[in-house]
Amino acid sequence: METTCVDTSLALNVVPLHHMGVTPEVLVEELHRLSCENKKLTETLKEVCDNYLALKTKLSQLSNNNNTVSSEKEAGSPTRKRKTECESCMSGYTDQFNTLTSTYEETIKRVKHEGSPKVSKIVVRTEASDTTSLYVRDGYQWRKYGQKVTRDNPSPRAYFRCSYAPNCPVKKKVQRSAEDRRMLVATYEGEHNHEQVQDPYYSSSSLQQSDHCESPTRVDLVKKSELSESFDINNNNAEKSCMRMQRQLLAQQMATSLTKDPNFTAALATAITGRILSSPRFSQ
DNA sequence: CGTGTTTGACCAGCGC
DNA sequence: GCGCTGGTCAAACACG
Repeated sequence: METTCVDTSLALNVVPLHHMGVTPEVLVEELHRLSCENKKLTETLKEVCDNYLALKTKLSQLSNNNNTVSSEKEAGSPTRKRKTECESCMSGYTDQFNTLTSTYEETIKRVKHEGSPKVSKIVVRTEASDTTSLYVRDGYQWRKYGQKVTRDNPSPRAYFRCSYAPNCPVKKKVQRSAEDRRMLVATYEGEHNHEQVQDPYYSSSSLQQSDHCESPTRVDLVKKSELSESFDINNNNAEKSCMRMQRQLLAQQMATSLTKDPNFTAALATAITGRILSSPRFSQ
């Protein structure tokens, strides 16, 4: 894998901690805990990268052998062995995707368990040509109930309610970033009182996008990161959010690097398709 | 015809 | 009280 350099020097205008009522003792303890967590995540990422590199090498070797086997096939040789190894290779990619996905899902579950903020933000990068749409595919079903032009942003703000459960209190506001109109900023309020349900067009549309989008857009599925300036509003703990964002940046960097490889993209599409077909909504 | 979107009207909170 | 602003409502409309 090529060496990548992640810039973790986040230029944030951080509010002084003593203004937020955070004591140094609490901060040190939290930093220590996050440091340990960072180490574990780094090890996990390294492991995934190493596995990916090994699989990539193996795939390359298989590709080279393919020509040889094709020649043998023309001569009447069996192709069973090559087929099995290819399946094994694809299975490896699928496992890596599952690892990435489960890591993300576990993070979401952990955040919920530890007490998720009532208000959170995500940013989604859209295609360069798309600077008007206000729809964010995030896995939930939403019903739009209003749109408003705000004072500090020329782009209108759209208001959504979760429409899957009639009594679900979650609301979502979506607005283009004033600085970069390609970025959609979604603000979520409240917590869902039901399990996450896949928007039937969620994954499939992402796959369709991958046919004609640049690499950065392809990783939108795992790019549910918070805006750098939108640190945890409830906890007001800027340092904690900075470290979380650094990990997210690292994960994004890795995901972007992986998606540059057409073999990985193909395996990702296979894995996603498998997940869609095995989901309860498609089994019904 | 049912469902979702659009959009002008309305309401509440806030600062002056 | 008045004006500004963000959030919500609901009738009209579009679409499959």
